Amino acid sequence: MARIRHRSLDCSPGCAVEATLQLIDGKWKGVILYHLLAEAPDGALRFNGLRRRMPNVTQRMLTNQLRELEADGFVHRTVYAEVPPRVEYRLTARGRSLEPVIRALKAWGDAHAALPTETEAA
Amino acid sequence: MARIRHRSLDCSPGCAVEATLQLIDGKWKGVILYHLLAEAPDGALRFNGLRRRMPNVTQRMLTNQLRELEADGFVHRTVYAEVPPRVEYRLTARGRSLEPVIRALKAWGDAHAALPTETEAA
DNA sequence: GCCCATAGTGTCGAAAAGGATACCGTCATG
DNA sequence: CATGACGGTATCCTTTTCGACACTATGGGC
Repeated sequence: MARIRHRSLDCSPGCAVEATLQLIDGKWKGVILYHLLAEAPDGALRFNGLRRRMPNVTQRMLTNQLRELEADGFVHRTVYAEVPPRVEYRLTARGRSLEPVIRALKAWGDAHAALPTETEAA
Repeated sequence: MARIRHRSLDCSPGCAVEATLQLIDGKWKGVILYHLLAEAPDGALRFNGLRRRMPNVTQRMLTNQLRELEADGFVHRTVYAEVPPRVEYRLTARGRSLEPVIRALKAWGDAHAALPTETEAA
């Protein structure tokens, strides 16, 4: 926990690209952000709500990714001290600022499916 | 080499986001794409040209990332059978189609610098 | 009394990603 | 003759990442 990631932001202009990538990299962060951005009506999702939307993520990984997103200031975690524990995750302003990025990623993914197979060779 | 990456594209709608991320993930691919997109006047860069633009990438990694980008159909590799070997890398159509994504990543990185420090807490 | 849901944590181990370093062959230059 | 540029490979090793699995506490329902 509290990994170090993004340490050497000392590169040339392409750096900004890399920096952003390192922040949203991590196997599930993209999807988490996507769900928080697009699927929640009021912008909040509970832990198991996210789990249901992403069945092949283990609990540990989901916690992990959420903690990193929180550490990076993208999501805010609200704990309600209730008896069946309730925890809500919602995007911060910084998190919402990623919307164009996520949209671009999703748009590209939708358009250019999975493989470069034969269509558009060069 | 010839890693497997992107194997389980079986997820919910957020999948497209993840799929795209997995393709451009890899520590240096973002920067490579950025340089190929933005810095080359005629859209072509040679191996050592890229190396000069990214001094802290080892030869092995640069080769590696370029090979993956090639395998994923983003860049095209042209070898000129000359005596000082000459190899040019340029984007394919598929590669250029990533432009909005790279631009979004760069724009975000430029705007939201590195850290969530104190500005914009929530 | 037992199981379920909630929201996690802890430990372990495999696999992948990444870095360091050394080496290759050819030709031109000094 | 040695050195450098070119575009890589090969080998080794360390770090990081990810997944499986077990475990926690509380209270409600059956």
